[in-house]
Amino acid sequence: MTDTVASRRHVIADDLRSQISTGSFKAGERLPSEAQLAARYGVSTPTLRNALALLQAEGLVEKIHGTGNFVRHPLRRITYVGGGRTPSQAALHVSIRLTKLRARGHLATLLRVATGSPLTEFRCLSHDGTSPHSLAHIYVPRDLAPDDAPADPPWPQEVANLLPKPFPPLAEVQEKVSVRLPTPLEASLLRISPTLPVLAITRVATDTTGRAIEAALLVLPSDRTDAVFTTRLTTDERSADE
Amino acid sequence: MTDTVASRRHVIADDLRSQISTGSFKAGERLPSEAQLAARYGVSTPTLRNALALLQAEGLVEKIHGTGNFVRHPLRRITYVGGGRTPSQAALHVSIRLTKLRARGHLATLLRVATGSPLTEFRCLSHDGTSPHSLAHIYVPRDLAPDDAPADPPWPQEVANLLPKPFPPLAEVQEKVSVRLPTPLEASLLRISPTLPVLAITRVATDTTGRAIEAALLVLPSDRTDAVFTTRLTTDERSADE
DNA sequence: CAGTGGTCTAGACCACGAA
DNA sequence: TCGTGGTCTAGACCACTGT
Repeated sequence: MTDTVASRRHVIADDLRSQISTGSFKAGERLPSEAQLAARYGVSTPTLRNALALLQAEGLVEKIHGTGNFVRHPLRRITYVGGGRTPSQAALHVSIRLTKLRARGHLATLLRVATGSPLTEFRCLSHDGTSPHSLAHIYVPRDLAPDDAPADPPWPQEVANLLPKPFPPLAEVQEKVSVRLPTPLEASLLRISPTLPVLAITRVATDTTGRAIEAALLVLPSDRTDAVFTTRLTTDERSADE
Repeated sequence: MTDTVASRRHVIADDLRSQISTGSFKAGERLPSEAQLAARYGVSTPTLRNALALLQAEGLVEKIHGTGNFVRHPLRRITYVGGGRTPSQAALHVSIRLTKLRARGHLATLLRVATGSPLTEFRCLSHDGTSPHSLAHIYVPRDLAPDDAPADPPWPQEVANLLPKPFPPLAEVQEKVSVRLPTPLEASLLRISPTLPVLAITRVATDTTGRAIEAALLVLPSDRTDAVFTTRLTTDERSADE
């Protein structure tokens, strides 16, 4: 009752999908060329490409121009843990670029500082093995950030907590999650299709004095990412329920 | 340096996009038929349809089979507030369907109850004006849920807190956020394109005794939804940093 | 019924990647 | 260079919606 006559591209996509899941096509392997597949299924190339586009949207297939269509490795999902703490993804290689700039517009609003305030930007690109897995732009008020470029090797993605040691401790982390298409730059850095949406997380960390310590703009591929947030309600909040 | 020669569909999409934003095409209006647009831009119909597909992916245009392409109303974004409390979207009409069932598989795991335990399911479809805006399946252990069907009119989407009045208070809410394509059922209930991804939030609420009170599977259209999570760190957690 | 979008074809030509 | 995917065409036919 649900589907009547599935269109050809769906039939083909279903067939390819099952061949992938049964192992006829293995992870990392190249599929036959689109022309060959079109001939095999007796359809025109646009139709076959439509079928592949379905699989691509599901994250099962990766197209590489001039080279072929590849079965993607079963996606190792990354769990982003909210609340500031917990890198949780220990085994990620992170490359960092440090830039000094001044607060403007949206950024100044997020950090609640005056326009023109000095900031330090960390652009962090984390890799899981060979493939990139997340992109983060982290902004910290200049006086809280170390002046020297940080050591490159093992840096947790959650930076802010480590920086301000003798400062007032972290009190609150607010994270806004939304979904959008990646910018062309983001798509190329993360090596994802520009049509695959990303999880965009805007994170603002505040210390006990109410000062914003960090603003982070995180971009995570939506097909490989879960985000988990745990809220523990205090006794005060609970009694306020009545 | 970024884009060399944008493909025709992008040029067309850009043109239509600007015509929409400048008001040449107004919200809710029907666009000229695809054949007319194709003639106007001097391209074939598949090319023009590709351009429209771009706008559709951005949520700017809605296609209705046999009727036309329509400019979507500027999307009123819904903010989902994590942490259990705060309906926050007061002015939503919610229709609820109540079902009794028994825990199985994943659901039993989430609620940490034995397979076969009696549960009550609330299927909540919330509307914002005419258009549906969220779908929720909420599962509550049968002994915590009222036996009679709840009054239909104003029901906050966050149900669990209201149900168990004399029970141990809520202590912790854990929410897992992921992005996926909607099932055909979800797409039709939410009246969104099956190609537009949804935010899927799995929420488990636990009371002070550690018992799981509620498991909720929420589905929200990704182009109209932000989710905000605020984590307040307790003194204990802060001192554990050192 | 007429008009709309949905699917598909059989080819052409372009752009990219590897040898 | 050659094989790959990327874009586009001009038209056919089907499926849905409203009159």
